[in-house]
Amino acid sequence: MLADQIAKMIEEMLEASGGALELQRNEMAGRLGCVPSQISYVITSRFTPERGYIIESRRGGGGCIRIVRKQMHRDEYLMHFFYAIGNALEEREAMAYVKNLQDEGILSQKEAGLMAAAVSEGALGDVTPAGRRIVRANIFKHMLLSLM
Amino acid sequence: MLADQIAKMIEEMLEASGGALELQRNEMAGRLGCVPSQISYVITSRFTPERGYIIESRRGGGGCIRIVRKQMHRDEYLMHFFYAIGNALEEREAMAYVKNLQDEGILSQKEAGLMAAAVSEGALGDVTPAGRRIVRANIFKHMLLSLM
DNA sequence: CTTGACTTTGACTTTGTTTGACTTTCGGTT
DNA sequence: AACCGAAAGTCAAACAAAGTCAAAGTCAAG
Repeated sequence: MLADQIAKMIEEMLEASGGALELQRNEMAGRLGCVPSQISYVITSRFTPERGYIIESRRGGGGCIRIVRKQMHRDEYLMHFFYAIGNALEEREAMAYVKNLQDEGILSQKEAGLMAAAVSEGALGDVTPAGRRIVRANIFKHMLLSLM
Repeated sequence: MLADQIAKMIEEMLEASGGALELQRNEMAGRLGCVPSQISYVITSRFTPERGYIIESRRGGGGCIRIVRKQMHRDEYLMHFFYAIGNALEEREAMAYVKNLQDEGILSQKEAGLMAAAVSEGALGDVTPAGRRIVRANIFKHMLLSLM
């Protein structure tokens, strides 16, 4: 399957380059004889942050896509929280998680402060009370991912 | 890419001169073999006040462009951003702010990652597009406050 | 044989870059 | 003062990526 070939190729390139690479979508699509958005598809479906990849990109002339593989170590701990959260989160629970991560030495005081601020009731005041817990969970999970 | 080369060159000159320099647009364009307005483009797109640069210029014979990197101090800097944000914020503006704070040494890479994650489109996916920019501004400002 | 998840494709959008024609401003000369 | 030439500024068109999205295709499981 096309997508698998592309994924394999990207993995090989990552291997060869020690975990970080830049590619040009159009150029790569040209070499493979496929449509450029196919490259996008593979990247968004397989090289996700959940699987330990960071993606950045730049449009416009000379643009490119950057893929970095992160190596896992104490990330299992974060994963644990990640799955524990589900898709809704109360402020109280969030603060408990933050404190936990701080106690565990995973967050500095400053970092803990940032996380707490981002999901505080105050910060989410403009979201409807109904949506608030959902949005909070989402933000929190994204922040956790950024730590991995 | 041309624009990147020029930006890099300007940064090196800034470094060498300790944060302030004067250049001649035509002369520089000549050395690089590009059209003069390309220099203008680079300056207006990358050496913006948002990113902490002050630009002045003089036209006419012997004219020049002056670029100064201003270093503000921590809280002043944070305050500056705080007021600059207003009550709505696009993702890419937010990312620019974060990068700026990181470049300025106010945020570590990890902290920058946290802030970026909290206000990413992904994290706010459940907020209506209309409200998203508002909520993002609010979260961002709360995080800034937590840093002061 | 239907369903649903995953793939493939291509049209359209957004963002970023390069170029050149034209305008404005400055300093010196007449 | 009026003029002239040498800067820098402005702006829009052309170009070069990457992103998005939905329609259509495929395929295995039930």
